[in-house]
Amino acid sequence: MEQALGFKSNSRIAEKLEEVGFVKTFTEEEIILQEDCYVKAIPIVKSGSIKVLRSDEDGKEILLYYIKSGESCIMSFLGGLHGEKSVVRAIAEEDSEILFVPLDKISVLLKEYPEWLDYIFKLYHKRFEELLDVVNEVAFKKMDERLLHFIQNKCALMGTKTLHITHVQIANELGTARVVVSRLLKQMESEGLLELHRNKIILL
Amino acid sequence: MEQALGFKSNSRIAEKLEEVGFVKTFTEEEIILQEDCYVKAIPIVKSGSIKVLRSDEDGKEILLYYIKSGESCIMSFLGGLHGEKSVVRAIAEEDSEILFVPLDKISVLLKEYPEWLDYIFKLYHKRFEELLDVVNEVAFKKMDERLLHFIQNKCALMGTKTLHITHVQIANELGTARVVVSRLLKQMESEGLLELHRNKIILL
DNA sequence: TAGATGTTCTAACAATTGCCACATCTTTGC
DNA sequence: GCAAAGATGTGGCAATTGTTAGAACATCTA
Repeated sequence: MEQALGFKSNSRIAEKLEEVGFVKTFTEEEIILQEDCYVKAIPIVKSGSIKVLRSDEDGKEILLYYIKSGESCIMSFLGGLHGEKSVVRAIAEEDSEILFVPLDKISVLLKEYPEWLDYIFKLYHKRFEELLDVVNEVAFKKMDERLLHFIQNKCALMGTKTLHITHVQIANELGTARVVVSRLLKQMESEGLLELHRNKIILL
Repeated sequence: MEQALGFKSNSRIAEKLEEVGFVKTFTEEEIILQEDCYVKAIPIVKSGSIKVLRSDEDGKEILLYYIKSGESCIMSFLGGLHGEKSVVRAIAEEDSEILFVPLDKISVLLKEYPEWLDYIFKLYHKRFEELLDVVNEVAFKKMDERLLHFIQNKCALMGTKTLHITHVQIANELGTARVVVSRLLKQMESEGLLELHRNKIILL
């Protein structure tokens, strides 16, 4: 668990967090954090993984990044500290256990365990770089490349070559239309990059 | 200066920063931080403003955000702390004075003045939200809207309705081609949104 | 079994954007 | 003043993506 939370040196922080927080479980695709909600507790992923999405006014969405086991949603961290609303949506990518640590406990713990700060800084930086990659992709890459990266990425996250996902779901996370995804997937299949089945894609 | 650096409560930090750092001046369009460079000092803008850009492998660029007077380049902050290379480019938007604080001094100061942490957290969060706005724009908005926002934004930053800028420069910061910018600008002029002159755009 | 729903495939079309070529005009350097 | 370089305006064309519509098929449920 210390490992999982990124506290290699000091497991007391992890214990303390478990003490003051509470654990909730979520099933796949369950919404963890809705947009425009006030954040009252910081989520830390104990097991499973979370996807974080940003959505437009007209309902279009785009995947920003995944939060893996042992990581925290850094957006809610800082947003929460300043009493702001969430500007992103968080959804369980798989069945997951989340440890929620109430905001008021956070600042106390931060003073008590300064080592935690380094962990937070590292995580923040990681998210920043991931966000920059997203900017790069949407700004400069074409949809076929983005689609392939998306599939490879998700496969890597899940540790498998077989994804159980529909074209609609993919389209939503890439912020495009379903037909576009189908069209490009078919093309990629003919190029021998993957295999298409109903609700299933196999990366070759 | 205390105000400018965001230390409303404690001007001693600002003094200390001035003490351990060194000031350099940059002229408009001068490069402050190149991509792939190791960061050895944290830049804090004393006067003027900086633009931060992200570039693609094939030389295309896109504007991420501006760093205004009193703010710091938060990317270099965390990148620097962990000895990483810069993943962005920073260029002086106007003639600017920058205070550079060596990295090794930073962590000492951070322990000495914990109030500084709040300033850094706030700034980090602000950048995060700005980056999310960029994602929104490139992912969901069309070029005409992005172009208009770009001009309005730059006008607001500079506190003027008249921009001295060429179409090529705009195209570079939006990550598109010059003809596209010219075409859309002409269209916007005919709609009465702005006035076009050589090297000059007047927002109406 | 019939109907409802969801998934995928396909075709055709429109809108946006990127790209190339070229004309025109201004500024700069010599 | 003249040539070169830079800035802007235009027209046309191609690639990509978005949109719409319909058909085929699978799955689920009443």
